[in-house]
Amino acid sequence: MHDLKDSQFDRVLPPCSICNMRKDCMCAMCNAQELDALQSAKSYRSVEKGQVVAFPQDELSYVGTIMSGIAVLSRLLEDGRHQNVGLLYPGDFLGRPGRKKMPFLVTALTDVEICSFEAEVFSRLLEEAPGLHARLLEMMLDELDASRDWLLVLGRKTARERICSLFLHILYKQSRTQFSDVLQAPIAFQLFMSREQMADLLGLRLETVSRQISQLRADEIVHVTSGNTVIVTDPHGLLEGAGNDADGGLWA
Amino acid sequence: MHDLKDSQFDRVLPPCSICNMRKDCMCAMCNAQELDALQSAKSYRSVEKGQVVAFPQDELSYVGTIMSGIAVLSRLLEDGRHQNVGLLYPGDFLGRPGRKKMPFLVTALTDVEICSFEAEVFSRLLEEAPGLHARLLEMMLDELDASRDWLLVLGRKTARERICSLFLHILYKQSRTQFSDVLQAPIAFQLFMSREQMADLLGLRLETVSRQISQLRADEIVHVTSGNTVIVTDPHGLLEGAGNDADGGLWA
DNA sequence: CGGCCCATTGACTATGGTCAATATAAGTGG
DNA sequence: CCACTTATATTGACCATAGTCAATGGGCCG
Repeated sequence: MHDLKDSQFDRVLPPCSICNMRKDCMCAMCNAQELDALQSAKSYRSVEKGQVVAFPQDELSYVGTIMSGIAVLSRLLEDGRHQNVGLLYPGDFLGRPGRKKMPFLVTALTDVEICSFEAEVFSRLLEEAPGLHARLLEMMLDELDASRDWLLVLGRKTARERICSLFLHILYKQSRTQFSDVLQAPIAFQLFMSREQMADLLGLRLETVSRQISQLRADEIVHVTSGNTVIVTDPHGLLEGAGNDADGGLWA
Repeated sequence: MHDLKDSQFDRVLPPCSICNMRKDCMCAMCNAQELDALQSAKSYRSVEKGQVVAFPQDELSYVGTIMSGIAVLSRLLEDGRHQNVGLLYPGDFLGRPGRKKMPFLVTALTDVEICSFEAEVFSRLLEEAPGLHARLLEMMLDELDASRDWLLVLGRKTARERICSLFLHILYKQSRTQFSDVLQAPIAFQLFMSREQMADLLGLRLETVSRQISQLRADEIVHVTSGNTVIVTDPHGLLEGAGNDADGGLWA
């Protein structure tokens, strides 16, 4: 089934059977047969921090799963305004099954590694793999929820609440455990984006982001190191600042 | 296969085979067999204008397709703020396959009729009907796009741009033909929601909505009748006012 | 050490929010 | 069908939050 060349190629890729991303990604519901099909079609791609993964209106020739790193989807307006409309974390799906064009700009916020599939190949795989299909629906429903939670943040929250919500979101993504754990003790996270990226995500300007973070610092809710590490010294204050009950407004 | 009682019951429901909603809804990709299964499980429900379809955190016992009317999904904040996060038009799917709780408040903006299925029954149908599954994924991807387009509106557009964007969105939804048609001549649409609902949708306050509409009226871009019909007298001005190229920012 | 990028801070402005009064439309019951 | 009531929309005056423009500061890399 595989000739020698293919085998060599396969050798550089971790087999799906031992992939530690599997429980979180589109392959989570695949059976052995489906995994085999995916395995033989996959290839890895790397994108460096700051580089563009896909330009808006481009045909993205592949789809895939983020294996490591974080990317951001942005929607652009002609006059230069732009709005980040989603973050891609490890396990998240990149691409639009059944669609050609990406209406977004996709940028790597950190170095990103992608387990990728040629678009047409993937379309065929999708038809033949109900487990893949089911899991993808599940994931897209989660994305939809996340996106709608974000709408609440952009439509109704103050600048301070938006920053707090973002910090909580990052904490939540980072520690997939019970979220209430965050309340317990000082906890830190790496802020993997610039003030400008935060502003584009939160519908603010970078100066406002900076001011609000300074304010959170003055209120002794967080401490920000050089290197952009945020230490949450007052988790409860952060929750209060986000303006919603516990896990209510966290874009899952 | 059907006993007399079933037949009588069926008689009050239009059979799926002649359903004129089919091409737009989750059944669009179903084969005859799948349609049969759906047909025998469906029932119709009505919700009056202004009534709540589902409360947040409630378990919605059914899912379904909007047959007529328009509903709105809202996300609430404890202190009373709320943000509309989506509109359900005829053909749209109501409910969350595989999920129990609705995190939203769902309200009927007009009288609404729903072709519904018991939640557990639908889950089973979904597993056995690949056509249904595939179409649902497609629809959820569209919803995701729409939601993300909305993020751009809330995050980066001015009050005037938001109103214009909403009007264009309604026009687009109303005339599913080529959108560029809208540019050609004066065209009208029914504004099926209050200033407050618009405000909650656009992340504004109702006074701001009112003021911006007055301004559009003063600029002779629209004319609003009593009865809330909007006549677009200057379609090009409306497009300009929305702040994006033609169909760029319309939540499909 | 110097230059560059990014973050911070300040002073001022503008957009939209708030509170309140008025006007218009939509129901309701005689 | 018309008075009366209630809900919704409009407009005004004032205010607050975040945006704008600009200067300064700090970290990082050559």
